[in-house]
Order: sequence, then C-alpha cells, then structure tokens
Amino acid sequence: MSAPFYLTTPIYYVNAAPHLGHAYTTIVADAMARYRRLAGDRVWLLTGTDEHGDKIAQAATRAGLPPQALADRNSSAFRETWRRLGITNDDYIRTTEPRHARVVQAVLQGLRDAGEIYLGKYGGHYCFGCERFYTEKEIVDGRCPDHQTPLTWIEEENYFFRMSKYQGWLIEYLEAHPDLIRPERYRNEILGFLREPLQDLSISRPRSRLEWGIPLPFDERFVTYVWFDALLNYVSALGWPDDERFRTFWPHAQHLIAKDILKPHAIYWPCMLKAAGLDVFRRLNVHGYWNVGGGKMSKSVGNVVEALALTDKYGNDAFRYFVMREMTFGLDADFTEEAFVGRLNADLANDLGNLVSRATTLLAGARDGEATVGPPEEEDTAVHRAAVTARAAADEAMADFAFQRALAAIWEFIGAVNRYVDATQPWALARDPARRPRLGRVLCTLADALGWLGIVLDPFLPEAAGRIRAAVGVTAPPRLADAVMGRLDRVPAVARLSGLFPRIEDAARTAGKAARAARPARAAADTPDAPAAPIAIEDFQRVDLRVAEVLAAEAVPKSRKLLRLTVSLGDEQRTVVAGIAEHYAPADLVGKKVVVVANLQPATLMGITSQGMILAGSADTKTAVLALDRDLPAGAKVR
RNA sequence: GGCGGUGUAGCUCAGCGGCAGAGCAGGGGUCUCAUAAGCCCCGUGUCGGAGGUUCAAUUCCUCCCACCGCCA
Repeated sequence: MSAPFYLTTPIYYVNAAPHLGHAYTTIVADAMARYRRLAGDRVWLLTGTDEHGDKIAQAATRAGLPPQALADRNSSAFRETWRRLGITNDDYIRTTEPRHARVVQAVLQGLRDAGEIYLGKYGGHYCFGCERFYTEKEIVDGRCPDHQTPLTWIEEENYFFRMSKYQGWLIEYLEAHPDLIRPERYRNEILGFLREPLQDLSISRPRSRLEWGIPLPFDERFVTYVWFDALLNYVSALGWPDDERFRTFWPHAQHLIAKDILKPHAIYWPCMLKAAGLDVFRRLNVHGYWNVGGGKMSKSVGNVVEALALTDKYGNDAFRYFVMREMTFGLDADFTEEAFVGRLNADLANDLGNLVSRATTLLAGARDGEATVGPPEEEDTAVHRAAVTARAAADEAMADFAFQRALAAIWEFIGAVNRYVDATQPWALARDPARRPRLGRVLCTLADALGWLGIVLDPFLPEAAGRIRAAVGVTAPPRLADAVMGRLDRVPAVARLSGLFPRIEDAARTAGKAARAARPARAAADTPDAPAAPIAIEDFQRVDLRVAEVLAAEAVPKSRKLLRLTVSLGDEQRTVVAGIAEHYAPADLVGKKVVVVANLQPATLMGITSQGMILAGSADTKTAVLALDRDLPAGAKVR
C-alpha cells in the first residue's frame, strides 16, 4: 500500500536563467509528487542542474568566470526559484558533485571493460552551440541550421558507445512496453526514428578543445560527452549501485521531460541502462512547449517569460493552476496573460474562491442551534457521490499525467457544491426554526465538502488548500484516504475565509462591470422614493437626444422582451433594440415619432447590434414610450 | 523529399459511422449566503476543400490546401 514512487525532472542546463518551460516541468513534477504522497506512497522527487559541456565553458568565458563559478551561480538561481515556487523536491543533484562524477566514471569503466565502448575516429562539421556534428545535407550555406553560425571542420578520435547493437532490443522493448513513452505520439515518433539504422554514440570530447567535463577514467585525454554524463544523474542521485535508496526507488522510476530532449531519453538512455545491466526506467512522460506571443519557449532563444515575475504578480497557486489547467499534457499550449487572468477569475475566484467564501460565511454565521443535524437527504448524498466521481476521475487522470483532466474533474465537484448551496438555500432554512435539523445537515455537508477540497486540492493549490483546511479546523496532515464525504455528523467550528483568490479587474472588465452596475442603480432611480443625485446641465448635455421615426419593428426571435426597431434620424437610419415587447406590438410603433439616445455606445443584444436607446417611462408593470405631442422632423434635437 | 499530426461555435478544445458538444466570452432571467460572485436559459457552426464508400460520413478511403512535428 505504501508504494515507492520515483519522479525526476530533467536536470536543467545552467547556461540560462529559469523560465516558464523549466517552471512548468518542475511544477507539474511537484504536483505529481504531492499527489502520490497524499495517496500514501513513498515518494522521491529529484531535480537538479546539468553543468558540463561546451556551452557552459563558453558562457563562463564570456562572463569572465571559471566554469565552476558560473555553474555555482546559475545552479543557485534554479534552486532559489524552486524554493520560491514551493517545490518539494527531496534531492537536488548537480553534475559537478563528486557523488555524480564517481558514478559516471564507474559506469564508463564498466562499459569499457565489457567492450561496449571503443576508440574510433570521426570527422565532420561541428557546431559549438549545438555541441554536435552536422552532416553535409543538414548544413545550410555552410552554417549551422539552428544557430546560423559558421561550422568548424573537426576530425578527431573519440570513444563510442556501441548503441547500434541495441537497436533491435530497443524496438522489441518498446513493443513489449507500450506505456514506456507517453503520450503515444512521442512513442510513435521514436519508433519512426528507429526504422532507420541507429548509429553508435560518441561519448567523449577531446580535452584539446573541451576541458569542462568528467574525465574518462580509462583515458585522461578525454572528457565525457555531456549527455552521457547528464543522463546518469537519475541513478547517481539515488546512490547507485549500493545505496538502499537506489534499490528502493529505481524500479519505480518515472521521468518527466519536455519534447526537446525526447531522443536522448528515449534512445540513448535505455540503451545505456541496458548495456550497464540496469533496469530500464518505468515510464518517460513527455510534455509540449509553451508558446508565448506566437514564439516558442526554448533554452537558447530569448523569447521567454520570467516565471518568477508572474508568480510574484499573481501568486504561486494561481500560476500553478493556470499552467496545469491550460496545457494538455503532451501538446503545446499558449501562454497569455489574458488567458491567465481569465482562468484566475472564472475558476479560482468565481467558482472556488467564492464557494469557500459563501460556505464559510454560512458556517461561521450560524453557530447556535446546529447541534441538531438531520439525516442526509438525496441532495446531500448527491454531493457525496459527486465527490466519489471526482476523485475517481482525478486518480485516473493523474495516473496518466493528465493534470488538466484532474483539475477539470475537481472543478465539476466545485460546480456541484455551488448548485447544492443554491438548491438548499441555507439562508432561507435559517429563518425557519422548524427546519433547524435540515439546516444543520446542509451546513454539515458544506463543511464536509470544504474538508474534501482541502485535501484533494493540496497537490495543485498547496497554499489555498492549507487555508481551507485551517478554516474548517483540520490540523492533521492531509491524506487522500480521508477525502471521503458523508462521515461528518456534526457541524464543526469554521472560520470565515474570504478573498482566497481575489478577482483581477483590468480596465475593460471594470468598464463592463460599471455598465452592469448602472442597471440596478438606474432602476433604483426610477422609483420615486430613490431620487438620483443632482447633476450639472453639462452632464445632461452630454446625452445626444433626438427625435426618431420608427420605420420598421419586429420581435426578436427567442426573446420575450426585445423588439428590433429600424428608426430614421433624418439623414441616417439605425437599428435599435428595445426591451418593450411585453408592452407594445411591433405594428403599434411603426410610424411613431419617438425619442432616442443617439450617442449611446452600441451594445449587442441577442446577436443584434443596438445603435441607441428608445426613451420610455415605466411604473410598476406599465411602460410608455415617449412620443411627441406635435410633429417635428426626424433627427430634431431634444433638450 | 519521407513519415506522422493537426484543421469542429468569437476563443480554447472534446467528439471520431446514426438528430453537431463542453468550458470561456457574449445575451436574457433569477436568487441574495457569497469575491457585482452563484444558479437557470440562449449556439444552424460550409465539423479546412473536392471526390468516393455507405441506408447514413464531422467520423472510413483518395486527392488537394494550410499549419505543426520528427526524419533526411
């Protein structure tokens, strides 16, 4: 029941600062680790930094620093970022650590002794940026197709890993383990790649051109190729070969990567493990790219979003929620601040935050008399069932790394609870002493639902989930096994929790909001006992009132109240939608001269753009359109 | 050039032989516990285009177009 679960992020290359892509991988790994811990698994979450290779050496030279100093600085930047994002990694490995170098050398020596590594010769066009050779066909005008920089012809001796001999084995292994690489599109991509002959892998670089790496144990003239070095972090961090941690966790290893490093993980790495006599990892989970403003996220292109700036602005939980909810795991997604704010307002503020606020207010407000808790009714058990359904769906989604589906399932439940509040109307129950037991039960169900959310949301929104648990008085560490509704039989003491996720209001939204707010205000002003505040004549003159002749009128389909009018303002015709269908038949209006607001901002009602407003008075259920008591031409000014 | 993917409502996407769906945005209504939130109602869109198979195609096949990925 306490299953080991080993999850790794890639180790990040320290030639650049952390960005959205790094943050997504790490956040998603953290959420998965938290979920499995919540489920009671023994979890080991590993992240770290990749610090060797040409690019680090070059970046260090540019920065006027020794490579180790640059690596120290940038590795700290990653570590600090994860700390601020609240990442719960259990270890943080750096490839410049002795514990790692020792393992790399041991593996190399073992492969060398087993005849898996041989000295060969290679010549080709080399790109220092890519740290790879290019074939003639790939070269564009003598330049690197990636960097557009001139290539260097290099001919050198190097050590090669006999990867080609594992091609057949790897294909069979992939056939026998359909879940090894997921989602399936990436498995297919690798199978496609394996239809072509696999080359041996150069695993060394001569020290004559690169000092910054782990020396080959059997030939001091060479350092280890950075990928061969880096991939081994996944076992070196567990203390291969003898550490108990390695024996416990390696059989349950799951890797999490972005699609740009699919090939090393899906091809080199299994072959390396096989050759070294180690088990292949359990699963490779591959996600897509974040596009920002149409461009791609990448380590070497500058178009990136600074992750920390966004989390500072909107909070860690909101950021976590957005990236996990917005991206379909495996596919690319777009990052825009509008989408971010949209999710924050719709899902976090309106649905979740408001539910917590209304429920805790009800619970905190009605404390006396809830000692009597009636039996659960159908409405209550329906909520219990919704919780069961949501957890089952979330479990299934999480087993598949489908974070977006897990969150959608939880939000289904949040919707069900919001509907439950509306249906049971606890505020109405509170007015009727005879219904005390029912009120007690409703409050109980609400507290129960909040408790459930405080647990299930924990992996995704750790801060908010903690606050919800605190509000309902839960102090014990959350466990998924306790996320079961229907066991609560008295109303707990609950503290009011409002403003969990405040809405973000931008200028456009504020304007829309003001327009909506104006409606009830106007209605209030209509009633004689609520006179409007005095305004200056200039204020009134801003309203352009005109005489208009109604040329045509028709009912708006599917609308009870709306009429679509075509009016003449003299030299201009306009469409005006008026909410008077309950008071006037279309035919009664045609030919009438009425008064319209001519400079009203156009509004779309039932898909029709209304370019103005007909003036009408109303009292109780009566409505009368303003007409002229003697004739004036259409378009005449009214004041 | 080869292989593969995608193209569905204003936006993001689900569906993948049997009357076109969800969320968001927008519109209408309603409640008042709540963060002007909630809840209810409202979508005829050439399902990229053209052919074909079928009683029936958004769904299967062929070709074409656009974009994307992997490989060369």
